[in-house]
Amino acid sequence: MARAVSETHGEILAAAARRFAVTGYRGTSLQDIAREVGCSKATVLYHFANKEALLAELMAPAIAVLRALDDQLTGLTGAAAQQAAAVGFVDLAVRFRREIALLRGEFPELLCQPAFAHIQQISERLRDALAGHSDRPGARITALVLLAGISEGCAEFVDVPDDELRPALLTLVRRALEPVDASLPQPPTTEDKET
Amino acid sequence: MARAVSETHGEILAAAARRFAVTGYRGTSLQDIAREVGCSKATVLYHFANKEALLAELMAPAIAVLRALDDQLTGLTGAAAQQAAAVGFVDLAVRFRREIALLRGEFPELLCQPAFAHIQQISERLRDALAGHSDRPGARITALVLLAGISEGCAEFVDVPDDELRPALLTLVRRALEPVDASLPQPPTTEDKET
DNA sequence: TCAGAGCCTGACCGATCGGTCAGATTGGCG
DNA sequence: CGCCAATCTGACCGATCGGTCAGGCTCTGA
Repeated sequence: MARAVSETHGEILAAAARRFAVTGYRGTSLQDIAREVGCSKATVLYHFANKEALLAELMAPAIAVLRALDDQLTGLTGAAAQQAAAVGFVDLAVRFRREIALLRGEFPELLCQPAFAHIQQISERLRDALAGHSDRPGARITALVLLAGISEGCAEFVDVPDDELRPALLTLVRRALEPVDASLPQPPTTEDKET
Repeated sequence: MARAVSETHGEILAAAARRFAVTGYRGTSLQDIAREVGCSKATVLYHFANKEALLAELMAPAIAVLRALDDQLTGLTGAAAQQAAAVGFVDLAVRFRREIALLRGEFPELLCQPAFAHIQQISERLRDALAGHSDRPGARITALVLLAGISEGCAEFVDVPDDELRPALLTLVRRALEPVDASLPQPPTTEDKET
């Protein structure tokens, strides 16, 4: 009955992604995942140290891109930071919306766990950049609503095709953001050209 | 030791609100609430039929206003619906941001519970109105991001004063929404006069 | 042939959850 | 006084959770 390790490992990962997407991380038990795979709960814990490690492996690609975006943002200020944050985050959300979706509303609690502690800081820097590093309350509120709204909305965007979702989100973000500096307006409607 | 019923009842309610705001609904046990009040878990369940009833009583005022907004929206179409939905929802979010905040990211799961089933439908109608009843994907995505973002952001708006939060949200929503009908643009920058 | 590594499992663990229940305590009232 | 209803509690319940463990199975290679 013993399958190749990579096979079962991958099956568990896929099953976990499916269940998390439906019932969330906390709402999905190891038993649920095992049932979906057709193995025992002990097998799940043979392939993954614990439940958190399972989530971490699922989120790893998205987190890597998030860190890259964070690096790319350091040093940028004002409108340049705002632009880069907007484009980068929309790209991230579109590419990894399935991964983001399976966290549903559990960001606040998950970010408190040690394994994801640094994500908290990254997301705060991202919000700051999206606000153009302005300390005006309106700018900070706008940035927060956009980040939270896009993150939470991902669950419902799963079936929207990329080339429809990306321009829609980019347009929304660009329109919502006030230019941080009137002498540096948004680049002239280049709707979609970036990495 | 027995206090007047209204007294303990209110203390439990207040303690629950405090705990829910910190650790969320699911992350707060009846034991936690009892500890905060200084009574036994059985006492909590003497005053409230179950945990869900506690939450329902906490959310009742907000839900009543939400239903009123829903009623007010029926019959309106296009830009009129969009305007009314925007102003109404921003008002709701500002007034009841503490109540909304204590749900954190648990909307999706709570809305599945029978006691809150109708909220699901109301929020869908609200989203539809905010999109100006348009079926353009962009409009629907924008409406969803705004609703989700403001709902989820409430937890962080708790300390922002009303007269700072409301205009900021109104400006954001008005700027983000595309006018559903070019011949009916947004009313000329009357930033803040409504019920 | 056989030892061992890799894979898998049922049984079990302690903790915690929401919820129940019989009974102790108390305060008001006839 | 005695009665009763309201209030409150400790002990307990069944269910579920994440996680552990000893051992069984199968395949491989010396």
